[in-house]
Amino acid sequence: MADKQHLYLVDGSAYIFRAYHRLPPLTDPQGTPVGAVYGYTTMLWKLADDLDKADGPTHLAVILDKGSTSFRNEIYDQYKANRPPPPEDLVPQFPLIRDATRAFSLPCIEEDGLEADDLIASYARVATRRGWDVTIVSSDKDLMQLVGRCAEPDDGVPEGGCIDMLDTMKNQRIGPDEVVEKFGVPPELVGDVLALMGDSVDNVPGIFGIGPKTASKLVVEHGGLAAALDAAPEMKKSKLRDRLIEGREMAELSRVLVQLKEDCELPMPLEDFKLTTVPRDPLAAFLEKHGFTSLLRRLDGGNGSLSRPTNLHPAKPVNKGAEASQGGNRQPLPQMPEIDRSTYECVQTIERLERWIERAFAAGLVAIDTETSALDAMRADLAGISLALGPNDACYIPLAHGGSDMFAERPQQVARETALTMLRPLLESDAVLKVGQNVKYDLNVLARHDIAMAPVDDTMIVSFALDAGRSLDGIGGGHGMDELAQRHLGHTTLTFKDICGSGKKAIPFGEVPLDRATEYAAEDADVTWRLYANLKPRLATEGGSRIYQRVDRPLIPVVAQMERHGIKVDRGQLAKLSEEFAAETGRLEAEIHAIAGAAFTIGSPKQLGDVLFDKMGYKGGRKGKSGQYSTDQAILERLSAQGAEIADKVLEWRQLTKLKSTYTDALQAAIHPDTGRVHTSYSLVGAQTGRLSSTDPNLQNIPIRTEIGRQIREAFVAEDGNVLLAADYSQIELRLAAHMADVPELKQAFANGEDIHARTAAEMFGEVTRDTRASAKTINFAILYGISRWGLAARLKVEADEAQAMIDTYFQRFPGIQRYIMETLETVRERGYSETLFGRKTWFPRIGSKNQTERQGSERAAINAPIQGTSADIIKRAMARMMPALEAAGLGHVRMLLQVHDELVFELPATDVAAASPVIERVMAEAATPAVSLDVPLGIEIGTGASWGQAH
DNA sequence: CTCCTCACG
DNA sequence: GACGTACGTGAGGAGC
Repeated sequence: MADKQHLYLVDGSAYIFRAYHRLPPLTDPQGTPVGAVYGYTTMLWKLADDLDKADGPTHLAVILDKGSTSFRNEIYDQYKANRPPPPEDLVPQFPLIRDATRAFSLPCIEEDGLEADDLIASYARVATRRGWDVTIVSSDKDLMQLVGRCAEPDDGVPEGGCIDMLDTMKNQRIGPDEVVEKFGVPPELVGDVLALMGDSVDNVPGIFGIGPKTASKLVVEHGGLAAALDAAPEMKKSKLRDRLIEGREMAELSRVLVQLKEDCELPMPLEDFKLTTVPRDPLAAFLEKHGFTSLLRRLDGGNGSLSRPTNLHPAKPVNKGAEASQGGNRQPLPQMPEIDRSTYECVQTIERLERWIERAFAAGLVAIDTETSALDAMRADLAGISLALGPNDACYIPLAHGGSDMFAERPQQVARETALTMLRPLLESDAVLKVGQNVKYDLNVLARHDIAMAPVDDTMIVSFALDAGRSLDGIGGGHGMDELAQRHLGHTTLTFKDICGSGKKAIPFGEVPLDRATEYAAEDADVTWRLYANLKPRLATEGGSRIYQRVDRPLIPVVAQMERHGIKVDRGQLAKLSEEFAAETGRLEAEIHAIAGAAFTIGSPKQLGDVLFDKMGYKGGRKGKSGQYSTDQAILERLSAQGAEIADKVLEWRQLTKLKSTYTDALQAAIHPDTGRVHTSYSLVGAQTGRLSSTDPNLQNIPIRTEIGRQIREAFVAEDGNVLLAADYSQIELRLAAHMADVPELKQAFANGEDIHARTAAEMFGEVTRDTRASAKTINFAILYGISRWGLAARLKVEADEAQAMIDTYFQRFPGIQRYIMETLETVRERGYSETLFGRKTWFPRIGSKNQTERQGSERAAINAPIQGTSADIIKRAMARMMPALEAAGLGHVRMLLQVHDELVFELPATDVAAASPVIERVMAEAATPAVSLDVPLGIEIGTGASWGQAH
């Protein structure tokens, strides 16, 4: 089998669409967009580079779609009919794909009237019949029909070649097992599943109301599409049965559409696909032309890595000023050897561990990552720790691998408690900086083993301080390790999924064999070390030090501790509410169905819309792209005003089901079995403005606005003998707006402790009534959010003209506000980012967009960000100072539990409220000083009670 | 996996 | 003269 042939068929068209959406928009020296082409080039490179490797290609061709119609359009004229035109900056890249392929001297196949899929299927068939292996480079689900297929016995080959797929973006081989995992059926039945579920992208109709899950279930149960359709009339009466009977024709049509044509004439014989060493010159010319200099260096044997090309520019620079600073994102990398996972050490003895600890002390800086059995730091068990002291100088220390399988031998490793005892002095040493990626997680895991790791630095938060908001269409703007490694190191990390699998097949990290575990874990530490070397110097040169060192970094251990504290919730109280909500919901459901005259799923906006507007004939508009009726609160309230009783009941039903599913049910499930409390996880990089966000569960959106929802807050309680204390900043964003926009009238009003909305009403309307105050309040908020006449008109339920008149009046009375808005936007357009009073940057790459909606959206966000962000900075500073201040007052036992943007929640003995309140108030009120001196006082409101509800 | 809706500041 | 949008989040349910 030495001369085994292996054909790679690259689905080029599909690749560039994916590459376009996954990669940052880059342009070459001529100004042509080349982001997708760059991705495509590196992929071809990698494939061609694998020549001669085991399982690498011996033959390779690129297959492209040609034209927009195929024989399928003759069968079904709507085929691919609703596909939107490709994005503007992708179009010029199509021809470049052919150029790139030619540059590699690779064959490029396309044929009128045929789709790439059909050509691929045909070539694959011919090749397997000759006994060749075939790898289809694509992730297209239609092509998964071919996976696992081998030559037939009567093809006359002794050992038939087989087909698999390779998804280069996920670096994943797709064999029959993966297909079964995805579709629940083997490859030969994938076509049947696709025919049932349809495909909205290709506009294959399928059967309405049947998705992947149902489709797969039907095919498995009946053994195929035809059998499932035949069996429909005998099924018990159900929606599904009706759909199958009604949709029969559509399914049969869809089956034909998804069938790949395997007998196409082959435009070029297989032999011509023979892969040889790629001739240098045409490729060099291509790379040079498009400015792919790092690839060019690599081609000529230099040390250039396959990382981002250094002389490409981000597309559509906001303007000249912004371009320069965006370039800061792409400084030349410090010379580092490429990541080589074979250099990592698995530390299995006390002697080796001692050596690493010794070296870490000597280095003074160590990147660290903990591996655990789960994602939740409060529940996960520690499986191992990895350390890195430099590029390719990393190790993994397994601590709890193996052992769950009684028959497997537990691999050699240092006992967990022994290792942690040895590591503790290092992890707690002031003389050694520990660098992590999302180090709050590691902090909490280690805290549960009584290790208080300090001092720490965090590459994720450094990235946030530098690049918050810097994504384009969500590409490459995140701060996760995989994304940062890709962006800054040009390196694709092993993912957790690669190692542990996903879904039902997933195994805990502690069951991963040590060699694989070491590659993954040590790589994480290595990457963290490199990212730190890469990002940290930028803090100083790009003005991020202040916010990172003074605000965000000190917050890491503080928030970690809040998460560990958690908050007690009264399970019985929640269960009681759940029952009440369920009963009331059931009653409402019956009433709603009675009014509608039929049963339907009230929770389905689609069905509800059809009932209200088609069946019952109420008036209301269709909404935008989905073609669905909107049934949101505003619409239902309007219907209710017209006397539609059903609308009221639906609103009430929605409120109750929401409260039950999201709060009373979910919170009970979130109670930690050991602590009996609920531990949220705060994201320190969650909101681009600098706010925290809260997940699993979200404790920043517990109901308060309605009486019925408020009952849920009553279930958040203090332990016996304790009380909860809630401290709020009052109107902090308006106060900051008054300061930042320099509005004397508003500043004066705050200084005097006036009702700010009443004062606004007086200024604007001359008199203060309930109505004018309410309007003034709406307008005040509209200002903070970036105002538009239509938005204000919708909120106030007046005409746009009238809203505009109010805005004009507002600007006239408070000219500082208009000036602030103009100046903020000017600065953001010029520099590309906004800044808070404490120097936090938020980037707005879309501020110069030609798309009006997009641009105006960015403008509103840019007006709001400095205000919302400054408020976030202030409460973060208060949080960082809180415990030291309380400790100084002998109140170190007071526990800070929650942060809800402008509110902090504490738990303390009832007897300490009098002593603690003034300390808390002072720390919060003075949180801006001395860095910033505000012209307005920061007002704090404090309340206490046995529950969070009562503390308000 | 995306959309819709809705909970919070 | 439009966009039934407000700024910032996260979660659950439905659909396909």
